[in-house]
Amino acid sequence: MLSLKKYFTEGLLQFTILLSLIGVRVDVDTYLTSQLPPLREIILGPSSAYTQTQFHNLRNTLDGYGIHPKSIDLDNYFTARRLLSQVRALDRFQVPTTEVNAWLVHRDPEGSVSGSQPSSGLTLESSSGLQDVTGPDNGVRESETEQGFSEDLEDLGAVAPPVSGDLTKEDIDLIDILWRQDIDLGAGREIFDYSHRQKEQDVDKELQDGAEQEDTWPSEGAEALARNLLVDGETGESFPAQVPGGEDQTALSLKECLRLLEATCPFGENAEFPADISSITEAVPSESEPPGLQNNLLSPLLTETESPFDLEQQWQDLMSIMEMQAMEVNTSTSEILYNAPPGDPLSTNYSLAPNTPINQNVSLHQASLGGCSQDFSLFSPEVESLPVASSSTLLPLVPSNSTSLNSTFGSTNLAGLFFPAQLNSTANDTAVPELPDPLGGLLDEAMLDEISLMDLAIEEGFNPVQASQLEEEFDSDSGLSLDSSHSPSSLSSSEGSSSSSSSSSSSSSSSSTSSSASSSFSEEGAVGYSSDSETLDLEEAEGAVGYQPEYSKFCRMSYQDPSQLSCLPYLEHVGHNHTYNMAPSALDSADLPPPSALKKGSKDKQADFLDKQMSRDEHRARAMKIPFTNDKIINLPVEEFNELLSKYQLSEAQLSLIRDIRRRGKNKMAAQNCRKRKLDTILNLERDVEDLQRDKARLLREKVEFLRSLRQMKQKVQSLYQEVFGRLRDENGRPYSPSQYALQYAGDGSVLLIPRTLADQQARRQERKPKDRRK
DNA sequence: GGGCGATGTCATGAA
DNA sequence: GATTCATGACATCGC
Repeated sequence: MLSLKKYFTEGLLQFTILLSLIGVRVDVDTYLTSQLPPLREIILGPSSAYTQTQFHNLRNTLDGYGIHPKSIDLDNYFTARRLLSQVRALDRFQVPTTEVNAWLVHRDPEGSVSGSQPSSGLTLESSSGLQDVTGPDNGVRESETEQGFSEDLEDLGAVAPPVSGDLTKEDIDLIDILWRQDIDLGAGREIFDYSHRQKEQDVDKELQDGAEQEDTWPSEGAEALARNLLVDGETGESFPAQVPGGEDQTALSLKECLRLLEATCPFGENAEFPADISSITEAVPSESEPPGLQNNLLSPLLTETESPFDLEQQWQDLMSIMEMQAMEVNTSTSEILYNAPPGDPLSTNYSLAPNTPINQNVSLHQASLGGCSQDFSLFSPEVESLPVASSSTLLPLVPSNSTSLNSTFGSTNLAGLFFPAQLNSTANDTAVPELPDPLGGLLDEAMLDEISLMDLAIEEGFNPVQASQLEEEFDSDSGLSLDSSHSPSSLSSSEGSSSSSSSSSSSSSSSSTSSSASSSFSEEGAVGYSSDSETLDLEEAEGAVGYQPEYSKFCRMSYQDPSQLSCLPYLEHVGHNHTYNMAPSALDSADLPPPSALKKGSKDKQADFLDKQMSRDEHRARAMKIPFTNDKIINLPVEEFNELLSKYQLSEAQLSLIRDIRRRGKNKMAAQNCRKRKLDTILNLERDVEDLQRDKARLLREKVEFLRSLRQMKQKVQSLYQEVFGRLRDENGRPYSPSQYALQYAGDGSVLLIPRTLADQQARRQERKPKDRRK
């Protein structure tokens, strides 16, 4: 593993040198700075906290980035960098590119450049490893490197030979092909554009400064995204993006419902009139119209054979939709709306005059406005004057013996579905020439909303007050605020506040964690862990003890004077002095210095201070004359550790202490990692809970929206039923009484006019069937 | 003086 | 079997 890491490191360096030799601009600093985590992960392993990674090679700490490989802050650093890269990558395509690797793979057999250094060149294995580790996050940076390639690849034939003369023409062609393939795969030209890259770097700087990452989004790609524009990767053209789900789902669903409803309209495209059932309400005759109009009308149902419109099929579709909806929304809502007892004010309110303009749902209305003026021209004189010779034969009129009109009607009973029970119960049995208006009043939208929300409250413990707030929310902008950043915690304001506060706290804690990570990183990078062989040399030259507390212990997470932690806010809470069970002999050296010592020079003061910061193990090591630092004891790989021990003639007590120090030190770091993991797990769970709450609120909003659209569709179907029923005439040309007859959808697709008693019986039978099935 | 959070340490099991 | 890591439990500290 160690050799492999060295292999990677050396290979990368030589690869960089190679690139510089052939004229490719390689910004090593930028690459190392922004890609440090992946590089470190390549070299050191995936992570420090969540995997049992062997972080024992002190020499792999990449001087200058001296964060301790076992530091629990390493993950914060990695996470912060990764998230930053993801944020930066939001405005550009992220297509993993492979041309660099392919290029290397191709070059290797040639033995041109890397082949000349077979021991350190990037082989297929190393390149693949690089590809695996870099991943999409690094695609941008890779692309930057590719940009260097692309600048030269076009004219590699002229440039390459002098520099890398062993590249054959086939190689160059292959490189060119691979590069073009990458462009075709979506590696947009912007990532090859130097000015664009400059912008990205500027953005990176801004982001690294932590200045309003989301608000100040200066990149063009983000603006294009904001405008729902897609930029063609090759042509650079911007075109409107068809964002799936860009419109709110409710509108989409309403359109879908409209489409279904349009399919039920008896005016197909074969007819001359564009079908749009959604405009029923506007074509429905007003109350003043029916008498005169109906006298001139004959039922379209009576003209089955002659009618150019497949009315039965349309009715079948219509009824299938109604049945489907009745099944899907077989909830208390429909029961409340349609089967409420006569005294129920809700049911009395649920009645719609034919001339009631239904503008409750703006999206539905607007989505169905087209061609509405002609939709119901079926009832225009031209259409209604169609021959109706076979009307009587098509109407299987069953002798009316209806006595009970109060029964509930099945779902296939249109009258039962459309006409409130109150109407049915109070309707006069005597035939009324005019179709009584079953929709005695205007449907109160607010009341309906309240019904739905009360239903929600009943079903899911949804507070009606909060639900009304929720309703207002999506009423305000036709659902555009469904996924707004506004906290959907209308479930409970207190809950929402706590949620938001917890969210903010978690985010703040996470941000503070990341900031602490970065600060820790910088701090430790400045004065922190020293692990180089130079240190070893220094220590060995320093004397037998070889202790270097000046820089190795100054910023450790413990054993610090709280007064010295002011520069490290995230360590303010870490100021414990766990020397409580220290051996008295070891403590002697750590005791408070005599007052005279305070008058010594600053050097002595610092030494005293650092002496006090020593852990008990360090004191013990010092007392036992251990010739190397505790850091080495703890962090050296076992091989080097044993080698180090073998260099010295140590007593049994010293060896025992060293092994104890190593064990305790490793366990201490393990405990820190473990606690950090626990904390992260809790925070993640907290975030998950918040996400779930948001999802729940969103689903509830969608449900309310669906119920509303369903309600409107039923209203339209109701109007259609009235229109059709109102135009039915018996042999004498008189309209049928809705209290005595009802339209029923038969199994064979036909629509029958049957007495209500029969319809009631059939409805009861159909109600029993599902119950029997359940049994 | 007790509660509480942070930290170190030990014991134990797993890899 | 040695080593390392993860984790529960406990002790101790400072606030």
